[in-house]
Amino acid sequence: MTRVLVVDDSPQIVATLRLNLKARQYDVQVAADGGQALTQAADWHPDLVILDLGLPDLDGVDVIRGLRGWSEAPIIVLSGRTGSKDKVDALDAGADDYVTKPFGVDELLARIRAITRRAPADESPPTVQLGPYRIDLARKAVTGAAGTTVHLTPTEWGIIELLVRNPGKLISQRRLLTEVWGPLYLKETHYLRVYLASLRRKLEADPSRPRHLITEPGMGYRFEP
Amino acid sequence: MTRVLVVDDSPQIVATLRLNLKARQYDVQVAADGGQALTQAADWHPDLVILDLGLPDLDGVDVIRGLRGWSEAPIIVLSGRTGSKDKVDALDAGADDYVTKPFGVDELLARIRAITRRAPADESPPTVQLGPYRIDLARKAVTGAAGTTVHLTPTEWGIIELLVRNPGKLISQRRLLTEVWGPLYLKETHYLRVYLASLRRKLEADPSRPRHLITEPGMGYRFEP
DNA sequence: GAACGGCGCTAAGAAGCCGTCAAGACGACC
DNA sequence: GGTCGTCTTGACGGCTTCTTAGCGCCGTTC
Repeated sequence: MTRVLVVDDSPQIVATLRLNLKARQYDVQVAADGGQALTQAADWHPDLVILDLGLPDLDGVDVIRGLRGWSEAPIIVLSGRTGSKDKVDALDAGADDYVTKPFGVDELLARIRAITRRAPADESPPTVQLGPYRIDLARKAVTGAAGTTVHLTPTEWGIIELLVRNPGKLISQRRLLTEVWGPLYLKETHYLRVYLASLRRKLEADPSRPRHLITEPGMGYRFEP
Repeated sequence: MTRVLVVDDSPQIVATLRLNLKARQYDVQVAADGGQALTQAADWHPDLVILDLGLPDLDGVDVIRGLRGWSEAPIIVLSGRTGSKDKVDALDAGADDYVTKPFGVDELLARIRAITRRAPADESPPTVQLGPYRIDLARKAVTGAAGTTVHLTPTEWGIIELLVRNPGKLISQRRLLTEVWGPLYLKETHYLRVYLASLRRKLEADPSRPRHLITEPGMGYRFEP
C-alpha cells in the first residue's frame, strides 16, 4: 500500500485529497505545516509527498531541500503561484512535479500514478513474495527456494500480473477476461478456472487448498500475499 | 550527453526547443510525425522524448503506447489540449509529464532536469561472461577459451547486446524487432528464430539444449548468465 | 431429494509457435 | 563481373500453449 504524505494548511484541500486517495487504496497522513511535514516524513517514510508551497512556517522550497537531504521519495508540489520562477525553483530544489491551483483531482491522481509507476513504492520492488516463490514482474521470472525456476506461459503471466499488482484486492472475472483475453471473451469464465488451476498447481504448496490465489465465488479472484 | 528526441510538426516550436536544448548541452534530434518518431527512437535510443500530441499521422496516445511497448525512456507530452481527460489518458498510457501550450521554456527545461535526474541515462557492463566465452560489448568482440575468437555479424550484435545488457530479464520479441530491425518489422518474428539459432550455434555448447539464450514461447527471449 | 449453477480438475485435439536447413537476394569489395 | 559475407525467404517437423469438452463436487433452490 502506497503511503502518501499530504502537506497543506487548507482544510478543504486536505479533505478532498484524503477522501480521493483513501478511496483508491492509498495510505494517507496529513501535515499542516513544514515542520510537521519534515518530522512526519522522517517517522513514517512516505512513498510520495504532496506538498503545498504556501505553508505558514517554512518556505516551501526549504521543505523540499530538507526532505531531499535524506529522502528520495517523489514530491509533487501544489501551489497557487503560477510564475515560471516559482516552478523552476521548486523543480530544481528536488520536486518531481508542479501542479498549479486550482487543480483537477483526476489529473493529480494520474500524475501520482505516473510518478509512482517510475519510482516504485519504498521497499516494495517489482518483485512479490508468494510462499516460497518470488515473482519478478519486470523480468517476467519466478524463482523458487533453491534457485529453482518456475515457468509461466503468456496467459498465466497476464493473470498473475493483474492479481499481484493489486494485492489483497478482488479482481472481477469481467476484468480478468477483458484485460487478458479481450472484451470479446466475457462469457468464457471457464478459461479462468483452467488457468487458475494451472497457476495453483505451479505456485501453491497444496493446490487443492490455495492460500494465496483465492476464489471469491460469483465475483472473481484475489491475490493474498 | 543526454539525448533528447523532439517530436513536433511546428517548425517554430522545434526551433525554439532545439536552440535551448543545444545551448544546455543536450544532444537533440527531431521527428515531425509519429511514424518518424517511432523509427528514430528505435534507431537512436533517446534518453528522453518530448512529444507533441497533435501530430499529422498518428494519435499521440498511440505513439506513447508504441514507445512504451519496448522503451522505458521518459516521455514529456506537449499539448494544446488542456482537458482533464486528455491529460489522464496520456499519463496513464505511459507519459511521465504533461505540459500545456503555450509553455514557458524555463519551466520545460526544469521539468526535463527533474525527470532526467530520476531516470539517469542508461549504461551497462562492458563485458559479460557467457559460458566459456567473454563478450565485450564496447569492443564488439567475443573471445573463447584458448584465445579463440568468435565472429558475430552486425545483426547478431544487435540482438546479443540487447539480451546481455538485461541479464535474466525477458526481452519481448516486439522490443528485439523494433530495436534491431526497426518498428516496421514487428511482424517478422521468424528473423528472430533464424538469428537466435545462429547465435546458439556460435555461443552455446549444445545448441539444441541452450542454457544461456532461452526462448520463452509466445513472449520473447532471455539471457541467463 | 432432485435440479441447478458455479467451481476444480483432467485430458485430448487444435492452433500457433519455434528450430532447422537450405536456397535465393543483396551489397561491398576487389 | 565475380566472390564473399550477410540478410531475407520459404518449407517442414516437432513442440508448447490454448481451447474445448466432460466429469465430480459442493451449496442453494425449489
